[in-house]
Amino acid sequence: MPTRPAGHKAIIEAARKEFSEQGYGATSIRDIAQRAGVSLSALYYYYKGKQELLVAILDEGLDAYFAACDKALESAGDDPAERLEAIVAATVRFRTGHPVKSSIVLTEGRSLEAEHLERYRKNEERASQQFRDIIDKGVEEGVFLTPYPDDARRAVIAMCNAIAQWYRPDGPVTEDELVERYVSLALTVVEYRPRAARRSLRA
Amino acid sequence: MPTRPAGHKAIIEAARKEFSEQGYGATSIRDIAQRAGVSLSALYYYYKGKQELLVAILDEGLDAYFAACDKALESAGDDPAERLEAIVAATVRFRTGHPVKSSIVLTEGRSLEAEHLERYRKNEERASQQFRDIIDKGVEEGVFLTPYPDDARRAVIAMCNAIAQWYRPDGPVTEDELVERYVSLALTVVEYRPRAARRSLRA
Amino acid sequence: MPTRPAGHKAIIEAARKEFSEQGYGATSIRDIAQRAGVSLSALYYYYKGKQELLVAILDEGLDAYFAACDKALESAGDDPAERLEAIVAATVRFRTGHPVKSSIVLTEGRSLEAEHLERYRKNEERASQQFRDIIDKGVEEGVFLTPYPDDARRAVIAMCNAIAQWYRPDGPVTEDELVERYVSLALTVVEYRPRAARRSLRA
Amino acid sequence: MPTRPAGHKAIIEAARKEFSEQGYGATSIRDIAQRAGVSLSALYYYYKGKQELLVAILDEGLDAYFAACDKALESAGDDPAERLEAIVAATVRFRTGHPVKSSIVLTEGRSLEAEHLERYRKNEERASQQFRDIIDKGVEEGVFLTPYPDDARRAVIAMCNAIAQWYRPDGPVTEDELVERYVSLALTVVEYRPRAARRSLRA
DNA sequence: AATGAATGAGGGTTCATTCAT
DNA sequence: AATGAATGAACCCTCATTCAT
Repeated sequence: MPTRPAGHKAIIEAARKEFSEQGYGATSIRDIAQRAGVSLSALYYYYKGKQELLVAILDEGLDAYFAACDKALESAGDDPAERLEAIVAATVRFRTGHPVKSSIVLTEGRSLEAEHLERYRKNEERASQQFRDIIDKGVEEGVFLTPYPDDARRAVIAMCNAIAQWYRPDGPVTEDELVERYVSLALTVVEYRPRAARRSLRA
Repeated sequence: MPTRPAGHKAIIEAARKEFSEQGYGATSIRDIAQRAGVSLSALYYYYKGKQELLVAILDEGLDAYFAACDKALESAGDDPAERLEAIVAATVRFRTGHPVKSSIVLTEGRSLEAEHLERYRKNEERASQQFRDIIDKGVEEGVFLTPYPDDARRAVIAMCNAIAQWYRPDGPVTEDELVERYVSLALTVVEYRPRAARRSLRA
Repeated sequence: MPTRPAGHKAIIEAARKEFSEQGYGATSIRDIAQRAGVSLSALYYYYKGKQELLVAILDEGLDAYFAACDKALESAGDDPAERLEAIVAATVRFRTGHPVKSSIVLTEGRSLEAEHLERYRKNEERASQQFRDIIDKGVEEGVFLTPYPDDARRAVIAMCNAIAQWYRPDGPVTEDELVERYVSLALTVVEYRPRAARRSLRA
Repeated sequence: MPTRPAGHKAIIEAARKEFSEQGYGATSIRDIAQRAGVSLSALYYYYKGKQELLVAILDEGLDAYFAACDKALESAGDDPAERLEAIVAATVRFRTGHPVKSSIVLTEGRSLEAEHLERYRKNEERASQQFRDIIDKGVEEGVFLTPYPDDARRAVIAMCNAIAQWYRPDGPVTEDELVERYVSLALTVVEYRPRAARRSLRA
């Protein structure tokens, strides 16, 4: 149930691409209108201004990512390893599948004016928090042996996020293969040791 | 022994901070002049324009990082683990010690105009290459067990680079401690197994 | 039936006067906007820039002159003397009636950037060519006795063009009188001898 | 006995070329310094500014032309035809031999600021006056039959001046030939009829 | 619902010029 | 005699935005 009239999609899409390619500061609102194939006035008819476009794009970008994470975590059980796998997989798929959304969300937060900044940073924080919850629980339960949970978390997030910068769909690695690798890397980073394995080691 | 007359340092320094805080596109050359405490004309007396400032800053940023890496690798031996430790330590220390230089080098390459872009991207690539050489050698020698050397490399680089975004010198972790953790993380990511350890396992 | 919205005329008119009085290089686009009574932005809304204004003015100036010549030559017959009279009269009237247009067309061609220069010079050449055709035909037919048709042509053009520099409508000579004099001068320069006269001389 | 130190010549020469090629308004003082191969400061050491350069160049240009005319008229007798021949020849030679000086003198008077303008225009007038004196005397003596001495004078001057715009030393016509043609054209324009010829006609 | 016209502020850059040395 | 450094004003132009229609 979109609250906005038609024409919106094209404008947002164009703005996203421009912001992503040139950065918010270097993008002119005329570039966006032209790319969207609408008049400058039409753009202002739909949106209050450049900043509102950015807010809309950033919010939507975060929401989409959270939705993807939520969905993945829903089907996962309680097991920290399973949950970490789920969120890493969701993140990797989001980075490869939505590189433009990803790059904006990851770089243009700083272009927000004071009015929107705080709320956005707090919302953004939820992403980090999800990883934190999972990893901390794994450490608590003794399945993640990393001695530095905070740094492990940052490392996992950073490596997943970086995908948006280099991944090309026509590259040598399939998306599924990439997911598998990053899940494996993430488990390595947190030094995952399944209970069964540990028991067997003890034996 | 400055090759340029006085005033230069202040200008570059101011430009670095502005570019880092607002991004190249959103930074006005007047902002830079004001922050440097020089007149607009003085800035143009020393630099041909905004783009030349960016080029100078990016080049210097890369050079400084390469110098740090080179120095660290010189004192390291041939052992891939030792070399990986050295370059990760150098990178972490560069990110914590030069967060402004780091953030510009890591984000403003895209603001280069075509004229400078290619050369810069090629130069930038050398950083990646150094990691690649070390990790590939470790894999070859059988001390890095990671099945995905390329992704491990990207992960290590990404996690080190991300430090520039969140590290604060007055935070809870000392620089030395951080270096230790990231070296450890990096070795984990490449799945380092020292020969001695492996031999003992086989026994 | 103006193809451009209102405001255009005033801008072009103002630009013409400024270019004519100060020269293109010395004219600031603010001078033009102010003289036209529009804002600087309005000017840029209608024209892409200073150079485009010049191009528009030069093109229009040449076109207007050619139109005047064409009209004059249409009503003239085939006789070279009659045609020379027609084009000289048209030129004189254009120089006295449109001194501003004339002075720009005669002096600011050099201010065109490479992109427009060649086309303009070629177009400009048509004026010279019209005189050449007429004079050469007169020489061929034996009614113009000048031994130097090229120099005679240049002389006629130069003397007509110069009118733009000194003629003042409130001067001692009426436009019609001036036309008569320059037509007479031109015929003198080409050493016009009507066939009838020559026959009688021969007799 | 030059009153100015060395280095002057190069600066003036450079300024002349730049003014001639781009016009005073479009020429930057840096262009001049660069072309002269001197520093910007050196230029200001010798000249008070851009306007002073123009004044010097215009004055020198007029003086040189007047000197050439004077020299030519000295060797001429009292006969108006002979004197017209002399001044036309001198003018043609000046236009072909000094195209840069000529073009500046002929076009950049308007770039003078009020302070210098009046004096210059008055000085410039002397050129016109010389032609006027000669032609009027010829008319008075009955050897120039033109009914429009003023227009004849303007025509002669205009056609001579125009040479600076199109003459190229490597063109098809030698300078001497050109002089001959323009002298002949000038005599035609004033409708010169030698007394002898008239007497013979009467006979 | 949609737009062409217009604007003031500010963009990067170049200007002619001055001054301490 | 000569210059490197520095400046304030002005340059052309683009910006995000508004408003009458």
